[in-house]
This record gives sequence, C-alpha cells and structure tokens, in this order.
Amino acid sequence: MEYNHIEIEKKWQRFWKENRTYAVTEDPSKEKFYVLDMFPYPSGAGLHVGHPLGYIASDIVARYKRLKGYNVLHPMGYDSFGLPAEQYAIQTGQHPAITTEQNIQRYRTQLDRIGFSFDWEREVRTSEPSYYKWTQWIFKQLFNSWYNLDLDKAQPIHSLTQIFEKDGNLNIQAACEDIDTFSAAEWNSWDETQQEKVLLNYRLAYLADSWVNWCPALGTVLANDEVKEGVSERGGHPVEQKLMSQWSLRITAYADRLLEGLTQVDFSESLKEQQRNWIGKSKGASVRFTVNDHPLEIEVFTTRPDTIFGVSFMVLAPEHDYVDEITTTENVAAVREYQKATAARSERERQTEVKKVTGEFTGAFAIHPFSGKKIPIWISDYVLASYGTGAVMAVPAGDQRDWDFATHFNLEIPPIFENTDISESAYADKDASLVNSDFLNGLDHTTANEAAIKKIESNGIGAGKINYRLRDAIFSRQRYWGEPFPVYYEKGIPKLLSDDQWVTLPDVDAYLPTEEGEPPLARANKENWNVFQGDRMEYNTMPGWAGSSWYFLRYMDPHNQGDFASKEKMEYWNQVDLYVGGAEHAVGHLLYSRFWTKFLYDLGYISFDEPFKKLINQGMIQGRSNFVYRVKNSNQFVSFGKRKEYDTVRLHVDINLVKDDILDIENFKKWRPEFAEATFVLEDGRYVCGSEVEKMSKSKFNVQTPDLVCDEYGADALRLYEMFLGPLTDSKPWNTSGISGVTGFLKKLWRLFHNENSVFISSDAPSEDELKVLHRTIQKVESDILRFSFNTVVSNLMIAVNELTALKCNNASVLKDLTILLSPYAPHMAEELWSKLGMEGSVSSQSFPAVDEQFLVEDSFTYPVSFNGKMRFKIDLPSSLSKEEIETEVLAYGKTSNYLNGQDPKKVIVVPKRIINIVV
RNA sequence: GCGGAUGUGGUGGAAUUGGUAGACACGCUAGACUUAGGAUCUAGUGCCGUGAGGCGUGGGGGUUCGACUCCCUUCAUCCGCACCA
Repeated sequence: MEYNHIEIEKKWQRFWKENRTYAVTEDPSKEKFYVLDMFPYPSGAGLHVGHPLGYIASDIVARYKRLKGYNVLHPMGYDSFGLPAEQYAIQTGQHPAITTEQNIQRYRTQLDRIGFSFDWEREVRTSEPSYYKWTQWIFKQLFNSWYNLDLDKAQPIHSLTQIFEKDGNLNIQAACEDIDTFSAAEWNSWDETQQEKVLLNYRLAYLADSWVNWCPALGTVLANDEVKEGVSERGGHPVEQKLMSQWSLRITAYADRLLEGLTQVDFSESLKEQQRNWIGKSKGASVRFTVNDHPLEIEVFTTRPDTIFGVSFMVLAPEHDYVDEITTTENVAAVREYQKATAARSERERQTEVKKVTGEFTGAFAIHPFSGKKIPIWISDYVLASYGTGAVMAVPAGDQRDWDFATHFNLEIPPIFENTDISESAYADKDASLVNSDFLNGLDHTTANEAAIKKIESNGIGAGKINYRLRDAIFSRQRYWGEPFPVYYEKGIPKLLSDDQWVTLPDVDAYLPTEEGEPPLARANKENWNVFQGDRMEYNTMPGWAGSSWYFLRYMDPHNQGDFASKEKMEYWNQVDLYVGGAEHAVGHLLYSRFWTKFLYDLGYISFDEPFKKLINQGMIQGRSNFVYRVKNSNQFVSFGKRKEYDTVRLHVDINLVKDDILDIENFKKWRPEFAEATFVLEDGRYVCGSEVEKMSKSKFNVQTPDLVCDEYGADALRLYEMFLGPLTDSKPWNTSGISGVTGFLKKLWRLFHNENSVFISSDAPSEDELKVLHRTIQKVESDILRFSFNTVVSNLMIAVNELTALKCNNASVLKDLTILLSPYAPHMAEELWSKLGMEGSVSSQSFPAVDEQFLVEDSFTYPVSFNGKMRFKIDLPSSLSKEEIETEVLAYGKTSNYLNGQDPKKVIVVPKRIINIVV
C-alpha cells in the first residue's frame, strides 16, 4: 500500500483542529512544562526552511513531555510591530495593520502545514490593542516606580515622595541621575511642576535629554544593541549622535542583578559572556582632581587606583562640560577646532580610526591629590563622554592608550613598576610591585589597590566604585507602527493617563514625520485620538522590544481583560522551562525581558525573577547558492569549468533553475528578459554552475521554502530531515538531496505495517529479538531527547526500522510502542499508523513506553582485542566471565599467538564489556 | 586586540564517563528486478597498497596499556565585543 503524505497530513491536521487536541488548561494535578519559541516578526517574505528549525525541536520536546504525563504549555504568536510593515506603509499608503494581518495569515498557513502542536487558542500579537494595552500598563508601573538601593528593589514612587516630604533626599539611596540634595522644606515648598521634574530623575521610566543614536535614513533613534559597527542593524544606515528628549528605562539599576542572575540560568556560555560584556561591570575607584586656579574638581573613574602615582596628565572627552571653562585663551582656538572635528565625525569613523592618536592641550593643569604636582589637562576622543565620568587620569606606564598618547605628544611617562621595561609599550600586567609610589611602594597590585582606595577615601577625595558599561535603554521611537505611550503633556511635563485609560494608535494621513520633524503621531488631530488630555499626547512610540519583553507571561492567560495575566495562572505556569531561538537576540530581547521580569517580581506581580530557565540557540540554516559566469560586456555565459579562460562576472542564479549544479538553459532564458538571447559556452554539452554556501536570502535566489518541501516530501519528512541535518545548535547548509534518506525511512516504516495491498499486522507475542530492538531504541531515543540530541534520535529510529525489517517484524505490540516513539518527530504518520493499529483517539494522549532492562542485557559480548592499542581481531565471549577468565580465554585463543611473535605479554588489560588490550 | 565556539571520509554527521574512529544518511561503484521510478532489493565504499600490511579525527609535542576525547603549543574558520579608563 502506498504512503500518501498529502492526504494523511491534511487528514490529521484537520483532526487536531476539530478535536482541539493541543488546547491546554491549568491542571494543578499535573506537573507543568513550558516550552517556548521566540515568536516571529511576520515579514512579507514568509518562512524559509531555516525558521522552523527551532520550532520543530521545541515541538518534539513538547510532544515528548506530553507523552511523559506533563501538562505542556506550548504557544505561538507574533511580534507584529516593526519597521518593514511601516516602510511598506510609507511607500504605498496602506495601513501597516493590513500588511501585518496578511503576513500573519501567510505565516499561519505555513506553520499549520508543518504539524506543530501549538495551542493556537493562546495566540498573542503585540500589535493588537488588547495586548499592547498591557504593555502600556507595564510602562505605567515603570513610570510609577523608583529603585531603592538600600532594599535593592523597585518600589512604588509614592514611597519616595513620602520620604521627600519628611526628610528630603538626604538619606535616600536610589538609582538616579546626579542630583543636588534637597531638604524636606525645599521639597514641600516646590510646586507640582518642580516636584515632577525632580521625580523624573528617580522614575524607572523617565524623560530626559540624552545623547542618542539618531538614524536619519530610518527617521528614528536606535538603542545601542540596534547599532552594529556604527550603522543601523536593520538596513545598515549611518547613525549619528544627537541630543534629544527621549523616554528611557533605568535598566542600569538592575545591572548587578542581571549579571548575578546569569549564574541561575542555563544559557550557553557564549551567550552569558555576551551579556556580561554588555553589562561590563568593572571595579575601581572614583577620584576627584582639583583644577589649578579654578574652583572645579574633575572626577575620574579608574580600575587601577594602585597606579595613581603614575599619573602624568589627564584627558577629558571633547564633549566634557568643563572643557570650555578651563581652556586658556591661548588654547581656545585649537580646542574649539578639535571639538568641532570630533562632532563632525560619525560614530563609524570614530570606530574605524581607532589607531590614530589625536588630542589638544587645554592649557589648564590639575593638581595631583597626593604629590601635589601640576599635571596638564588634555582633551582627546579616545576618552568617551558616555563611559565613566568622561575623564581619565592617564597612567602611561600602565595603560597602552595613555602610553601611545604620551609618546605621541611627548608627555612624561613616570615608571612605577619594578623591573619592567616601558620603553616600547606600557606594562599592563598586574604582576609587578610598585615603585616611585610613596605609601604604595613595594606593594603588589591587589594590596596596593586596597591601600590606595582606603587613602583616597580617608582623604575625602573619592571612593571605591563599581562602574558599568550598560547604559539606560532609550525607549522612544519616532515611528508610527509601535505601541503608543499612555502619556500626555501639560506645560511640558509628561503625565500618565489614569489607571483605566490607555491609548490606541490614532489614524494619520501619512506614516511620515511632520514638516517640523515631529514623529508621525503628531499628524493625528485631536479627534483621531481615543484619549486626549492636556496640551498634547505623546508622539513617540515604543521600541520593538517592548512587546516581546513580557509576551511569555501573556500566553499564560491571553484573554484576561482585567489584568496582564492572573496571578494564579502565572504561579502555575511559572518560568519558561525551555526557550528556543536565535542567538541574535543575545543582548537585546533577552536582557530586556530579564529586566522586566525582575521589575515585575519586585512589585510582587510574579514569584520568579528570571523568565527563562533554559535557553537553546538553534543554528542558522544556510543556503546553497548557484552561480553563472557572464563574459564581461556580453550576453555570453561560460560553464564553471571554463570560466577562467574568459574575463567573467559571477551572478547569482535562481536555484530553482538548477538541478545538481546543471543549469536548465531553457528556463534560464525565460527567467529574465535580458537573458532571452543569451549564448552559452558549455562543457560536456552541459552548463555547470558554481556554488557556495551562504546566508539564505531573497537577493541571493537561494531560498528554500518549507511549503515546497511539504508538497513534495511531506511535513513529517521536513521535520525529520531538519533534525537529521545535525546538532540543533550548529549552523549547517540546506541540501535537498539528503532528504531522500528520511523519505526512504518513512516508506520503510510504512511497509512494516503493510503488505502490498493492505494493513498487515500480527497479534502474536513478540519475539525476544524484536523486544531487544524495541527496548534498546526506547532507551536511546529517550536519553537522546533529554540531551537535545535530536539528530541521533532519528538515526536510532532508522536503525530500529532497519533491524525490524530484517526481522520481518509486523508485531502489533512492538509496532505500537514504536509508533509512540516516532510521534514527536513524525506526528502525522504516527497518528495514521496508530489508527491502523486499531487504536482509538490521538497517539499524543498515550504514554511514552518504559524501558524493560531485561531486554538490554546481552549474554555475550564481542570483544575487540588490541595489541599495543591496535585492534587486531574480535572474540565472542559470554558476558558472565570474570576479568581473569577473559584473560585466560584470550591468551589461549589461536589468533593471539600470531600477534605475540613468541614473546610473553607484558600486561593484559581487560575492561569488561569494553575492550581487551595486550601489551607486548 | 580581547572573549567564545568549531576543525573527523567526496558530503551532512556519529562516537554519553579516555576503551572497536567513521554509526545513520547522502553520494558513488557493481549487480538484481521491473507495469521505466525521484521505486525496491543485494554487495561494496576513510586513504595508500595486487597483497601482507601501513597511515589516518587541522599541524607539532606530551600524559596513558589505550587519546577525536585530557594537557601544552601552533594554524585555520565562524561568531560576539572592541579606544570601557
């Protein structure tokens, strides 16, 4: 009987839908398991075969866990706000919601064909008002909170104002902007506007003028993680620094907890390392240097307070506030010039010209806090305004950049390390003891560091300090297609809407900025807003990562109208047990959702402070591109082997026009009008294309869609093949020719249940051999799933089918268990076979078969016999033999003497059930 | 420059704690069958060699009875960060 994947897959997909097979509800009597995929942005291009890789793996785990009796939450949804739909809207005038809806429909069709066990009744879309209402609600909570460093947690803002009313801010330890102290009397004397301004410095969501990454091409600001190598991650447009009034989230308050939390979660080492680097914690001290003839103090941050006697100059960032004040008249022209030049350079130029040493002397001097020496103050763009205090104490003996600067400008390089050579470069290692360093002389790095900090503190010129690279996250985007803020303005002061009010995206006449450069929402008239208060509404929208920072919670209770999710349901489903997704979200999405989780935990809404217990990054599936070679300035194409005889240009060719690297010339001519008259230089009568493995993308014409694979081979084959390709976490090229291996396996499996015309299953008792195959397979399949080794599970299923075929097994009880083993991987065929076995209902509601150990023991073992570690022959021995008996048997064996050459063996190593090694 | 990961047949890959390197597939070779198919089955397939045998997990060295696996060193590729004081 033929195996017809089209019919079978349609049939069971309909069955699952009609029977709500994968719908799940909270059930306290069952242990829960939460398997989550990173939800996709529904792009216009649809899914290619790389996208489902992670979904298939997580689906297998979800199905396996169900068979093991867990109550499994396995939802899917869409991260449906985003730039592409908006860009399309700008070009065509079509509302992005329409484009988004169409794309979602396409995604859904594609996903449904692959046979996932998602509970679609829990679908969420970040662009749905019923969803982003709660994103706004979380923003309100952030706005209404401050971070109490004494308790190391976020607290409602009213607890702060109560303290202000009683004591001012004198005793407050808060994560906030640099702010002058004020008394209770002062606080109480201020009007509301003044109080609000002060409070903004404490709120976890705050409006402030900040230096932002402005991308003119996209017309919006970008967060640091959205900028790669000085250009925008999306589109690769230039990015410049601009001072703008923006909403920010005070993620820096959580820097240490985000770092600490990494020890609690099971993420890959490289991912944790990326987050650690991003947070960039460094320990050191802040020290204040007084400026000669000025009432100013310059604060610096250093990780090497032990090297303070090596300071021979100071460097400020060109943007530093004090530069204008301290620069002397003789130097002011050159300094201005330098500042201008720095400002004109883009972020990218600054990054690429790292090696060039530039700077200007301000003419001013600082006073060394211990030696009292006058040290010159310079400016240079190697000091970043955005890190630390924007100023450094330069220690050329110990820091290469300072050394380069000193050497370039002929500044002093005082030696402070014993027995080190600093004539060629700085000595940055921490293993030398100090000299020329007053009270630090003779001390090693660690001791000196402590001593220096102590002295700095006792002299009142600074303190030990921890610094972070992490910046607060800019939370405004000057775009249309994102969450609007629940904020209005009154006299320039931002105010929250009341608890029961929230904003829906207003209609606008165009999705572009206004002529005054205001964001698109500024185009909305008063009547376009569902809520309008104060002088105006907030025109910015939230960034793409807002909705994705908490979506895993909404899945737990997606239809809740009165709450972002009910406390009981969140308590039941709790953390995500397994999260599968791409590594590109390492520092963006994952850091933000960890931050929001900790925040919601602080306010008592949830009982866990890490969202994802375990995370797996699936590898990328690369495409295999094909190329044709066109002779320059002609319409002649040369076959791969002869291309070097001509001056050619390599062009991507659609892989659908190529089979086994041979070009379909007729269809190639029809592909594009300019190729209609093309001529070809062939080899062996054929046109051979070149090939290369590269990223799958439309522009490279190498995209493989899952739809096509499902049409030709079926969803089960697609699922099996994606897993069979290799370890989940590895990147690997997609190669369609290998898929015949898994279809062969499915057909072979099908034949176990059928003869030529019909189902052919025996109800006899299974044989010992059949049971051995079965139980060995159960054991292998289960242990491999548990270590996420999905490719070897497929191999083991293949081995089982090969062996059962050899045994001519058509035994119902063996095949029943085999079908359950198969069902997470090839659910459609498993359902079909399950019903052919005469069983009722869905195979997914069965129990995973248990291993019976008695079928795993073998009564004999084939020992490989090695001489000096080289395997020479094998010998079959009963498993029951002791080491000594095995040794006797082997030495008495005929072949052994051949390899001994008459010598006595020096030593015989016997590892039972492993190996015998004879040392000669 | 710093950090992380990875190097195994013609190809994708396997080898759970150091114990038969190359499972399972693709591809290839030869054959069988045939209602000619992208079907099925049989045998073979790491490299060199007719053979016995030798060599083999990027290279070099080491530990061990025994190393893809552990240690040192070196090279290559990919990814991330990059003037972070």
